[in-house]
Amino acid sequence: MSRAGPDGSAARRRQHAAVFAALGDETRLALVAALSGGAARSISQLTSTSRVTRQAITKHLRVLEGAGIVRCARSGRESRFELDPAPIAELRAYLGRVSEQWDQALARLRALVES
Amino acid sequence: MSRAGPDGSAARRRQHAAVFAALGDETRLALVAALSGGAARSISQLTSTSRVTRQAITKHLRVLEGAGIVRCARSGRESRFELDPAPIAELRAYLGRVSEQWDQALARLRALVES
DNA sequence: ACGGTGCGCAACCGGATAGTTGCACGTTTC
DNA sequence: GAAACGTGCAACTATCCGGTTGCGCACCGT
Repeated sequence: MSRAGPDGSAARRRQHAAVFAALGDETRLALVAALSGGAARSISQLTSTSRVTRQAITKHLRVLEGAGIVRCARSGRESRFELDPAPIAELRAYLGRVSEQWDQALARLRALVES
Repeated sequence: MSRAGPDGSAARRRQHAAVFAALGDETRLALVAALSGGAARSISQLTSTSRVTRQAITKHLRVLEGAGIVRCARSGRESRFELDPAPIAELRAYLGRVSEQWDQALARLRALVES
Protein backbone atom coordinates (compact mmCIF):
# COMPACT_ATOMS: atom_id res chain seq x y z
CA MET A 1 0.00 0.00 0.00
CA SER A 2 3.03 2.20 0.36
CA ARG A 3 3.91 1.86 -3.26
CA ALA A 4 3.49 5.48 -4.28
CA GLY A 5 -0.01 5.63 -5.58
CA PRO A 6 -1.44 8.82 -7.04
CA ASP A 7 -2.27 9.88 -3.52
CA GLY A 8 -0.37 12.28 -1.34
CA SER A 9 0.26 11.50 2.31
CA ALA A 10 -1.91 9.17 4.35
CA ALA A 11 -3.52 12.19 5.98
CA ARG A 12 -4.51 13.50 2.57
CA ARG A 13 -5.93 10.13 1.69
CA ARG A 14 -8.05 10.25 4.80
CA GLN A 15 -9.38 13.60 3.71
CA HIS A 16 -10.22 12.29 0.27
CA ALA A 17 -11.96 9.29 1.80
CA ALA A 18 -14.08 11.62 3.91
CA VAL A 19 -15.24 13.60 0.88
CA PHE A 20 -15.92 10.42 -1.08
CA ALA A 21 -17.92 9.05 1.82
CA ALA A 22 -19.92 12.26 2.02
CA LEU A 23 -20.86 11.85 -1.64
CA GLY A 24 -21.58 8.16 -1.23
CA ASP A 25 -25.25 8.61 -0.48
CA GLU A 26 -28.08 9.11 -2.91
CA THR A 27 -29.83 11.77 -0.86
CA ARG A 28 -26.68 13.80 -0.39
CA LEU A 29 -25.86 13.50 -4.07
CA ALA A 30 -29.30 14.93 -4.77
CA LEU A 31 -28.57 17.80 -2.39
CA VAL A 32 -25.32 18.54 -4.17
CA ALA A 33 -27.19 18.50 -7.46
CA ALA A 34 -29.79 20.91 -6.08
CA LEU A 35 -27.07 23.26 -4.83
CA SER A 36 -24.88 23.03 -7.92
CA GLY A 37 -27.09 25.65 -9.54
CA GLY A 38 -25.24 28.27 -7.54
CA ALA A 39 -28.17 29.50 -5.47
CA ALA A 40 -28.08 29.18 -1.69
CA ARG A 41 -31.10 27.31 -0.35
CA SER A 42 -32.68 26.88 3.03
CA ILE A 43 -33.19 23.53 4.71
CA SER A 44 -36.93 23.67 4.17
CA GLN A 45 -36.47 24.39 0.50
CA LEU A 46 -34.13 21.46 0.16
CA THR A 47 -36.52 19.26 2.12
CA SER A 48 -39.56 20.13 0.01
CA THR A 49 -38.28 18.20 -2.99
CA SER A 50 -37.27 15.17 -0.95
CA ARG A 51 -39.17 12.25 0.50
CA VAL A 52 -37.47 12.21 3.86
CA THR A 53 -37.83 14.37 6.93
CA ARG A 54 -36.34 17.80 7.43
CA GLN A 55 -34.22 16.34 10.23
CA ALA A 56 -32.77 13.77 7.90
CA ILE A 57 -31.93 16.48 5.39
CA THR A 58 -30.36 18.51 8.17
CA LYS A 59 -28.14 15.59 9.13
CA HIS A 60 -27.10 15.08 5.53
CA LEU A 61 -26.29 18.75 5.19
CA ARG A 62 -24.13 18.58 8.31
CA VAL A 63 -22.25 15.65 6.80
CA LEU A 64 -21.66 17.60 3.61
CA GLU A 65 -20.59 20.57 5.67
CA GLY A 66 -18.19 18.40 7.63
CA ALA A 67 -16.59 17.33 4.38
CA GLY A 68 -16.29 20.95 3.28
CA ILE A 69 -18.56 20.40 0.29
CA VAL A 70 -21.12 22.86 1.57
CA ARG A 71 -21.15 26.01 3.66
CA CYS A 72 -23.89 27.23 5.98
CA ALA A 73 -24.83 30.84 6.66
CA ARG A 74 -27.58 31.77 9.05
CA SER A 75 -29.89 34.44 7.64
CA GLY A 76 -32.69 35.47 9.91
CA ARG A 77 -34.56 32.39 10.95
CA GLU A 78 -33.33 30.23 8.12
CA SER A 79 -30.04 28.43 7.44
CA ARG A 80 -28.99 28.92 3.89
CA PHE A 81 -26.58 26.40 2.39
CA GLU A 82 -24.41 26.87 -0.63
CA LEU A 83 -21.96 24.68 -2.46
CA ASP A 84 -18.20 24.99 -2.11
CA PRO A 85 -16.78 23.53 -5.32
CA ALA A 86 -13.21 23.25 -4.02
CA PRO A 87 -13.35 19.73 -2.50
CA ILE A 88 -15.23 18.46 -5.53
CA ALA A 89 -12.59 19.89 -7.83
CA GLU A 90 -9.90 18.30 -5.68
CA LEU A 91 -11.63 14.94 -5.87
CA ARG A 92 -11.90 15.26 -9.60
CA ALA A 93 -8.19 15.98 -9.82
CA TYR A 94 -7.48 12.98 -7.62
CA LEU A 95 -9.48 10.67 -9.86
CA GLY A 96 -7.63 12.17 -12.77
CA ARG A 97 -4.33 11.17 -11.21
CA VAL A 98 -5.58 7.62 -10.71
CA SER A 99 -6.71 7.38 -14.32
CA GLU A 100 -3.46 8.87 -15.53
CA GLN A 101 -1.41 6.40 -13.54
CA TRP A 102 -3.50 3.61 -15.02
CA ASP A 103 -3.03 4.89 -18.56
CA GLN A 104 0.71 5.16 -18.11
CA ALA A 105 0.84 1.63 -16.78
CA LEU A 106 -1.07 0.42 -19.81
CA ALA A 107 1.30 2.27 -22.11
CA ARG A 108 4.30 0.67 -20.41
CA LEU A 109 2.74 -2.74 -20.77
CA ARG A 110 2.08 -2.20 -24.43
CA ALA A 111 5.62 -0.99 -25.02
CA LEU A 112 6.90 -4.08 -23.27
CA VAL A 113 4.86 -6.31 -25.53
CA GLU A 114 5.96 -4.55 -28.69
CA SER A 115 9.64 -4.65 -27.77
CA MET B 1 -34.42 17.72 -5.79
CA SER B 2 -35.95 17.13 -9.17
CA ARG B 3 -34.56 20.37 -10.46
CA ALA B 4 -32.37 18.99 -13.23
CA GLY B 5 -29.00 18.77 -11.65
CA PRO B 6 -25.94 17.60 -13.59
CA ASP B 7 -27.04 14.04 -12.88
CA GLY B 8 -28.84 11.72 -15.19
CA SER B 9 -31.80 9.68 -13.95
CA ALA B 10 -32.30 8.77 -10.33
CA ALA B 11 -31.09 5.26 -11.12
CA ARG B 12 -27.86 6.68 -12.43
CA ARG B 13 -27.48 8.77 -9.33
CA ARG B 14 -27.85 5.66 -7.23
CA GLN B 15 -25.07 4.03 -9.20
CA HIS B 16 -22.81 7.02 -8.70
CA ALA B 17 -23.55 7.04 -5.00
CA ALA B 18 -22.55 3.37 -4.80
CA VAL B 19 -19.18 4.03 -6.41
CA PHE B 20 -18.60 7.08 -4.23
CA ALA B 21 -19.44 5.05 -1.16
CA ALA B 22 -17.02 2.33 -2.24
CA LEU B 23 -14.27 4.92 -2.43
CA GLY B 24 -15.29 6.52 0.84
CA ASP B 25 -12.99 4.43 2.99
CA GLU B 26 -9.34 4.96 3.67
CA THR B 27 -8.42 1.30 3.38
CA ARG B 28 -10.22 0.88 0.07
CA LEU B 29 -8.67 4.07 -1.25
CA ALA B 30 -5.29 2.60 -0.40
CA LEU B 31 -6.22 -0.56 -2.27
CA VAL B 32 -7.19 1.46 -5.32
CA ALA B 33 -3.90 3.30 -5.09
CA ALA B 34 -2.03 0.02 -4.88
CA LEU B 35 -3.87 -1.32 -7.91
CA SER B 36 -3.66 1.85 -9.97
CA GLY B 37 -0.19 0.79 -11.05
CA GLY B 38 -1.79 -1.57 -13.53
CA ALA B 39 -0.47 -4.80 -12.07
CA ALA B 40 -2.91 -7.41 -10.79
CA ARG B 41 -2.20 -8.38 -7.19
CA SER B 42 -3.25 -11.19 -4.92
CA ILE B 43 -5.09 -10.72 -1.66
CA SER B 44 -2.03 -11.66 0.38
CA GLN B 45 0.07 -9.15 -1.50
CA LEU B 46 -2.46 -6.44 -0.85
CA THR B 47 -2.71 -7.47 2.78
CA SER B 48 1.02 -7.41 3.41
CA THR B 49 1.21 -3.64 3.23
CA SER B 50 -1.83 -3.12 5.43
CA ARG B 51 -2.40 -3.19 9.15
CA VAL B 52 -5.67 -5.08 9.12
CA THR B 53 -6.45 -8.75 8.60
CA ARG B 54 -6.54 -10.55 5.29
CA GLN B 55 -10.25 -11.12 5.85
CA ALA B 56 -10.84 -7.41 6.20
CA ILE B 57 -8.96 -6.77 2.97
CA THR B 58 -11.00 -9.47 1.29
CA LYS B 59 -14.23 -7.79 2.37
CA HIS B 60 -13.00 -4.44 1.11
CA LEU B 61 -12.06 -5.98 -2.21
CA ARG B 62 -15.53 -7.48 -2.51
CA VAL B 63 -17.02 -4.04 -1.92
CA LEU B 64 -14.83 -2.55 -4.63
CA GLU B 65 -15.77 -5.43 -6.90
CA GLY B 66 -19.44 -4.81 -6.20
CA ALA B 67 -19.02 -1.23 -7.32
CA GLY B 68 -17.27 -2.38 -10.50
CA ILE B 69 -14.04 -0.61 -9.57
CA VAL B 70 -12.10 -3.85 -9.44
CA ARG B 71 -12.21 -7.24 -11.14
CA CYS B 72 -11.20 -10.59 -9.71
CA ALA B 73 -9.63 -13.50 -11.58
CA ARG B 74 -8.73 -16.76 -9.92
CA SER B 75 -5.30 -18.01 -10.87
CA GLY B 76 -4.29 -21.27 -9.27
CA ARG B 77 -4.58 -20.87 -5.55
CA GLU B 78 -4.60 -17.11 -5.54
CA SER B 79 -7.20 -14.49 -6.41
CA ARG B 80 -5.68 -11.74 -8.44
CA PHE B 81 -7.42 -8.37 -8.47
CA GLU B 82 -6.99 -5.64 -11.02
CA LEU B 83 -8.44 -2.17 -11.41
CA ASP B 84 -11.23 -1.32 -13.84
CA PRO B 85 -10.83 2.39 -14.57
CA ALA B 86 -14.26 2.83 -16.18
CA PRO B 87 -16.31 3.66 -13.07
CA ILE B 88 -13.61 6.00 -11.86
CA ALA B 89 -13.58 7.80 -15.18
CA GLU B 90 -17.37 8.05 -15.03
CA LEU B 91 -17.19 9.56 -11.55
CA ARG B 92 -14.63 12.04 -12.74
CA ALA B 93 -16.89 13.07 -15.59
CA TYR B 94 -19.77 13.43 -13.15
CA LEU B 95 -17.78 15.73 -10.89
CA GLY B 96 -16.80 17.66 -13.97
CA ARG B 97 -20.45 18.24 -14.79
CA VAL B 98 -21.09 19.49 -11.27
CA SER B 99 -18.18 21.90 -11.45
CA GLU B 100 -19.25 23.06 -14.89
CA GLN B 101 -22.76 23.76 -13.70
CA TRP B 102 -21.33 25.73 -10.81
CA ASP B 103 -19.09 27.77 -13.08
CA GLN B 104 -21.95 28.58 -15.41
CA ALA B 105 -24.04 29.70 -12.46
CA LEU B 106 -21.24 31.98 -11.32
CA ALA B 107 -20.92 33.42 -14.79
CA ARG B 108 -24.65 34.13 -14.93
CA LEU B 109 -24.48 35.85 -11.57
CA ARG B 110 -21.57 37.99 -12.66
CA ALA B 111 -23.34 38.94 -15.87
CA LEU B 112 -26.39 39.90 -13.84
CA VAL B 113 -24.32 42.17 -11.62
CA GLU B 114 -22.59 43.84 -14.54
CA SER B 115 -25.80 44.48 -16.44
C1' DA C 1 -48.82 40.08 20.83
C1' DC C 2 -49.71 35.97 18.70
C1' DG C 3 -49.87 32.26 15.22
C1' DG C 4 -47.12 30.24 11.75
C1' DT C 5 -42.68 29.10 10.00
C1' DG C 6 -37.79 27.44 10.15
C1' DC C 7 -34.46 25.20 13.04
C1' DG C 8 -31.87 22.78 16.56
C1' DC C 9 -31.41 19.22 20.06
C1' DA C 10 -32.02 14.68 21.95
C1' DA C 11 -33.58 10.10 22.20
C1' DC C 12 -34.43 6.13 19.94
C1' DC C 13 -34.50 2.17 16.43
C1' DG C 14 -33.07 -1.06 12.74
C1' DG C 15 -29.86 -2.16 9.53
C1' DA C 16 -25.38 -1.83 7.48
C1' DT C 17 -20.35 -2.18 8.10
C1' DA C 18 -15.50 -2.69 9.69
C1' DG C 19 -13.13 -5.69 12.13
C1' DT C 20 -11.87 -9.99 14.37
C1' DT C 21 -11.25 -15.20 15.15
C1' DG C 22 -11.59 -20.02 13.93
C1' DC C 23 -11.80 -23.56 10.70
C1' DA C 24 -11.92 -26.07 6.39
C1' DC C 25 -10.42 -26.65 1.56
C1' DG C 26 -7.73 -26.45 -2.77
C1' DT C 27 -2.93 -25.64 -4.47
C1' DT C 28 1.94 -25.61 -4.60
C1' DT C 29 6.30 -27.35 -3.22
C1' DC C 30 9.63 -30.38 -1.41
C1' DG D 1 2.36 -37.56 0.92
C1' DA D 2 3.08 -33.82 4.19
C1' DA D 3 4.02 -29.12 5.16
C1' DA D 4 3.15 -24.53 3.79
C1' DC D 5 0.63 -21.15 1.43
C1' DG D 6 -3.56 -18.57 -0.28
C1' DT D 7 -8.49 -18.39 0.13
C1' DG D 8 -13.25 -18.91 1.36
C1' DC D 9 -16.93 -19.32 4.69
C1' DA D 10 -19.24 -18.48 9.02
C1' DA D 11 -20.08 -16.50 13.45
C1' DC D 12 -19.75 -12.83 16.42
C1' DT D 13 -18.93 -7.98 18.22
C1' DA D 14 -18.86 -3.04 18.25
C1' DT D 15 -19.75 0.78 15.99
C1' DC D 16 -21.68 3.84 12.69
C1' DC D 17 -25.43 5.54 9.85
C1' DG D 18 -29.93 6.81 7.98
C1' DG D 19 -34.21 7.76 9.50
C1' DT D 20 -37.92 8.93 12.64
C1' DT D 21 -40.48 11.33 16.47
C1' DG D 22 -41.09 14.79 19.96
C1' DC D 23 -40.09 19.03 21.96
C1' DG D 24 -38.49 23.72 22.57
C1' DC D 25 -36.93 28.07 20.79
C1' DA D 26 -36.13 31.97 17.75
C1' DC D 27 -37.94 34.71 14.22
C1' DC D 28 -41.25 36.91 11.03
C1' DG D 29 -45.74 38.86 9.42
C1' DT D 30 -50.13 40.86 10.46
